[in-house]
Amino acid sequence: MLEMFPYPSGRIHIGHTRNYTMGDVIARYKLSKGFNVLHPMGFDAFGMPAENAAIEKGVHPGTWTYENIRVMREQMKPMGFSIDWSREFATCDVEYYAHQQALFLDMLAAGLVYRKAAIVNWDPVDMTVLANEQVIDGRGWRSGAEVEQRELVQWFFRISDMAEELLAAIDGLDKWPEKVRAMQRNWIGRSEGLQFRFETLGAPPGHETLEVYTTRPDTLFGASFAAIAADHPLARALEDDPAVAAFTAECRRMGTSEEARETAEKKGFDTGIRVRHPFDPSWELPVYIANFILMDYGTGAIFGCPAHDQRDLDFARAYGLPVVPVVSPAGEDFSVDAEAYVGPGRLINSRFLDGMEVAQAIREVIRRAEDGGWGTGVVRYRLRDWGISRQRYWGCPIPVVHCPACGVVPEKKENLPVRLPEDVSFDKPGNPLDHHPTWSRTTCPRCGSHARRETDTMDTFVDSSWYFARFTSPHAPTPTDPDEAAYWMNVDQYIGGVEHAILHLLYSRFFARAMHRTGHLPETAIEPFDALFTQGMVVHETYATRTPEGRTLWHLPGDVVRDEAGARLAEGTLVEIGSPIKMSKSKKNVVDPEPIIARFGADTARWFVMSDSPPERDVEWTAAGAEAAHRHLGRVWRLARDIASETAAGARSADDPGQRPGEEALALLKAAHRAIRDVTEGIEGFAFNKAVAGLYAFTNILARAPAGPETAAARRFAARTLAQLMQPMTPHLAEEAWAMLGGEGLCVSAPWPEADPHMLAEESVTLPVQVNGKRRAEIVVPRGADRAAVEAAVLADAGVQRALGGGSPRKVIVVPDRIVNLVL
RNA sequence: GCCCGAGUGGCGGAAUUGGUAGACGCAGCGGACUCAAAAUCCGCCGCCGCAAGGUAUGCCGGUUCGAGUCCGGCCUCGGGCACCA
Repeated sequence: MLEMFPYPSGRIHIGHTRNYTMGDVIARYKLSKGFNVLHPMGFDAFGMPAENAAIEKGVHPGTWTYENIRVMREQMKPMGFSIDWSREFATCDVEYYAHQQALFLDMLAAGLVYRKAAIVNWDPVDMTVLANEQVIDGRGWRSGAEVEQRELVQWFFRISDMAEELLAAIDGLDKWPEKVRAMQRNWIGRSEGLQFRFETLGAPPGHETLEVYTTRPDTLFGASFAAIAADHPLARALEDDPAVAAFTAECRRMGTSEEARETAEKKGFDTGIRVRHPFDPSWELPVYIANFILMDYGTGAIFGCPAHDQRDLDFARAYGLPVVPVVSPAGEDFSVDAEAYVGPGRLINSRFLDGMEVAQAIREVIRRAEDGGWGTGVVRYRLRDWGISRQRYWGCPIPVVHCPACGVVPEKKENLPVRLPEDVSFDKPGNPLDHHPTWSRTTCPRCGSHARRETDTMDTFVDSSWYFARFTSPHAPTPTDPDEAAYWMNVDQYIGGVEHAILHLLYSRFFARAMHRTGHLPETAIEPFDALFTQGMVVHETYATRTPEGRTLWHLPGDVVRDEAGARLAEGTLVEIGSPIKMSKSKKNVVDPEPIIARFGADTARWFVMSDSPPERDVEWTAAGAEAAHRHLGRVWRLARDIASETAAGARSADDPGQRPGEEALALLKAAHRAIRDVTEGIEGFAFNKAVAGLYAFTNILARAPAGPETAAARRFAARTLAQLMQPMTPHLAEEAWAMLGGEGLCVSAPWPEADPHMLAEESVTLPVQVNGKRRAEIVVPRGADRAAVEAAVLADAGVQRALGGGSPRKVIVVPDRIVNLVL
């Protein structure tokens, strides 16, 4: 049982409480079912917020992080989670990242890691690399300077080599939500297409051909231009022209994110170069440099068919290029206006392809390209290799050395760990490891001469890509212990937010495979998470004011007075209200669970966050109802106490199984078995809200059951069952009630109750009777009554007769034990 | 922009997956107990209507004896988009 471990941002918020309570409900339920449950906890402790704190408050990232961990651990402990704290670690512990460095070296040796140039967001004022979230409207968040794209040589994991395997294996993840599987499939983005060469006219030497990739070779006769990325070698070759250089520079000022690229206005620069259409040497297309072409995908060059691609259409409209439809839904001529047609159809305006279906035309073009030797059908993936280099201090150092003589040399394993230096300063922009006077000075592990350490640290996604494996043997001298990993892996149930649907979960799947290849995990663990549940997020409005300089100041919900009219700070300043979003420390829209725990206790907090909202759905936080939840738990406690004291005296006779239960006792026993069924199904199906609803209903029935010797045994059984069923959610209350009621040992250790099918069966059933689809009457019939009997009973019913108004039905639809519909 | 979700009373939500829409809870209202209050217990509670009945699951249309559920077209909100974690 594993919940995604938290980033130690400072204090836990109610979203953590909800998430970890869900995990604990499952863990405790599984314990009661007799499983050996491993339920660990740790901290995803490297990352930017610690460095930001260092810059803003002058506190060392390590000090800040470990203090946050201490606070959060102390906040979690009173919640009564069944966590094995002896396995706790933080990813910033040297003991952890030392093993991560060893894994890196093994993967480097296995050819899973390499270096290449890649583009980053560069802040020219702060002289630093920016994360996408630090780029706001194309400017650095601190400096306000226009962000540039810059190329740096960085470290990469070869995840794209496993694209096919990662894609195929998604089919086997049948206990993952379909939406996550769909998102991963789309992310990997397998496509089949044609890669081919255009012959160029007027291009500089070395660029006699232009290689492009397309998934729609069928639309080749609708082509009206070719476009290349600003970083395409051909674009680079043209940069001697100041106009080209100006345009590519402008392209590089865009953010590196896909979103920035896709939402930016489509812009291009006509290079004056032309390419020949492969099927018609007399047909020439202009070559543009365009801001929406990615160098990382395909060949960094495309041909544009505006009629059948929205981006191409936008571009063509902006530059007055022809728009020729070549696929028609009805097979006849049609025109494209503002919206490209991407649906199925037959080819038109396409010479030898006319009349073919899209798929057929694609095959035909590929065949002709291959026959003609100017192109090949290829399979490509959208998935890019995983760049892990970060030019930051607070991360796992990449254990390699740059030697003037030997080049890039892996550090020797016996020299691990490469520790982060303690004495760093954040007063200069850039990576503190670069500024450190001595840290990067070292000797080459191969030749012994003076060398320089790699100052890049690893992406924190690396840390979280194997922590689950480390939990199986957190103190082992190697990254994993084979026996322990074989015993505990895989994670039977993983719980976390949908926001991790792609990156974290895909990287972990890759990493588990990489760990298997390097001998750190058994083959059975290459899919590390058997079942996944993605819980919804706890969201809250944000509250903001602005400083005189225009900077946004965020305010905690606790500091804001909110009513229908709006929100104000205590001293009266009007506050801007932002729509509810995921609780995050940076926006300060966090709610601390501590006041609720202090006032009502951990059980109430647990019970309350499990009530009402379905776990997979986002909830807007409100504390309204916490008090009522607490009153309910008090009611359960009193009920247990009263039943315990009343039946204690006659305990023997009360527990005597030989007595046949009376009618009232039987009704109560049936209710208990229904509750067992409902709660068990609720927990198994991650519908904790329904389990809670079932417990409320059962408690109501138990509280109203008449007292007396006839019902004493049934009430005692019911009360004990209630304690057991509540145990996963409210363990403290459950244990106390269990003890009062004379339960043996711990409630959590008692075997989970099982519903008796005989006690669930009802003899009669109420059938709604509809006339023309509207409900007009109800009849009670024996369960399983046959159609004829039901029909007779229905027609004999006075209410039905009234609704029919003397007429007789044309048709009678009887759904056994469900409904009857009379059609007039 | 692309991909993935979600929308049901005043509120959180339920509905055996095509079969009584609103389980359960919150809030509200009424009552009992109490000198009083709190706590507790009992009852009512989608909307319109005295009632019969009508109407109602984001919007528009469709399939069906029957649609919250299936199909088509929208709207709104949320998540992800590769350096936030």
